[in-house]
Amino acid sequence: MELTGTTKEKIVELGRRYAQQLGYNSMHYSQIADALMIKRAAIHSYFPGKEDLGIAIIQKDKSDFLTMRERFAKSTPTKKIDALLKNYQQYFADGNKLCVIGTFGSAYTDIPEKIKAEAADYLNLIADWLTDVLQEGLDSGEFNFEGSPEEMANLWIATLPGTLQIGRIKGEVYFKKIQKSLKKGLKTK
Amino acid sequence: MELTGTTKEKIVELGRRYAQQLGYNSMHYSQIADALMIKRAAIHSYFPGKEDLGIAIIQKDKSDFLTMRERFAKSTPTKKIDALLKNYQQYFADGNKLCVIGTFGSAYTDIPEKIKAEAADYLNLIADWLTDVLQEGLDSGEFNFEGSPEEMANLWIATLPGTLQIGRIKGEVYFKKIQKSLKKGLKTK
DNA sequence: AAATTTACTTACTTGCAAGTAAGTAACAAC
DNA sequence: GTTGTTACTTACTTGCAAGTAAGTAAATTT
Repeated sequence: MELTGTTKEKIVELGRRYAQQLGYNSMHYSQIADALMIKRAAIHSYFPGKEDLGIAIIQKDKSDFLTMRERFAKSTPTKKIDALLKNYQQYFADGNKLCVIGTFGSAYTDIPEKIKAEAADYLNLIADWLTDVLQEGLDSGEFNFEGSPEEMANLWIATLPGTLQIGRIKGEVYFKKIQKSLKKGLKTK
Repeated sequence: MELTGTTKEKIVELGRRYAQQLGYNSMHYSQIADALMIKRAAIHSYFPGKEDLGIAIIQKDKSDFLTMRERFAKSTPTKKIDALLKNYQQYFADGNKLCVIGTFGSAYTDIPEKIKAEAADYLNLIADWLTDVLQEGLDSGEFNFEGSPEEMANLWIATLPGTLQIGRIKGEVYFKKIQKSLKKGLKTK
């Protein structure tokens, strides 16, 4: 993936990458510093504590999500869902990453309150969007599943991070199978 | 929960508890030692390296799963599914734990190969069992979902760990909602 | 009752990661 | 041309967790 912009932006990008790959607590300033060929202390001057970086990572991911949301605002629900699934395929293919929500969900009992709040806020945003997309798909007739859009969105919100976790253990073929089944579940009647 | 048996058994039990709660890498010998009111070095005499304890944790969980499987061998598929879901409710209620598979899935990129193999083996066992249960439910007419038992099992295998991750962030009400939707999906026609 | 084993403890080393204080080189502003 | 600011580096402290070597006290075996 691209690694552009200011040093500060690169730090966030790499921090996110390592956090998704290794877990928030196993992501270290030294890894980021080495990758950028600068000294660890330089990162502390941008993000004094790891909590600051953690928050920046979530905010960056949220910002990327919002960009995606706008980009697909006028697309069909199917296209939106495909874009979402593609994101997850990329996480998986690009270093067995978890999604940011899954990353901080996994570490949730071991992170500062501020990060928890930031993650919760971000997750609500995604869940609301997904619910809207599913509703839209029902309205347009593209989807026709049992139950409400909220219920289906809830399931997806849990399943998506789960696919990455399980995909790590079971491998790519299995990962893709789950995604396929998941998508199939939008048209069951 | 109970904490009985030999010191070695208690170490595994507590290790599992802390690993599920905090993550494998944030589970420390010192926590276990303190809880048992012994010194950390004593744990090293039972489990020289953390890898040894990690493997023992998975094997214990697998053994508990096999016990459960036998206990419900002659129950209806619905009872089996309920038992499974109840396990997850307990994980959630008892300290926001992840399941053991989710725990090691989250830490997967950061653990020794031996632990990965052990986790993969255990996951296959669960997935096969779940597929059988779903097939059994279709045969008996208790369930009637779209797609094959394998497909449905794949979805469940991803969703179950996901519910715990997401439940941490969204809270118990949401966690229970997802479980409900999930179960509902077994009877859609 | 001597020898061995069990179940630990004491005391130590090593290594790593976070965090901080102080310094510097380059460039920009006035 | 001095003053300040930006973008770092050097060098340090602190704290924690893993791992190990050696010791000990009580129970068990012979």
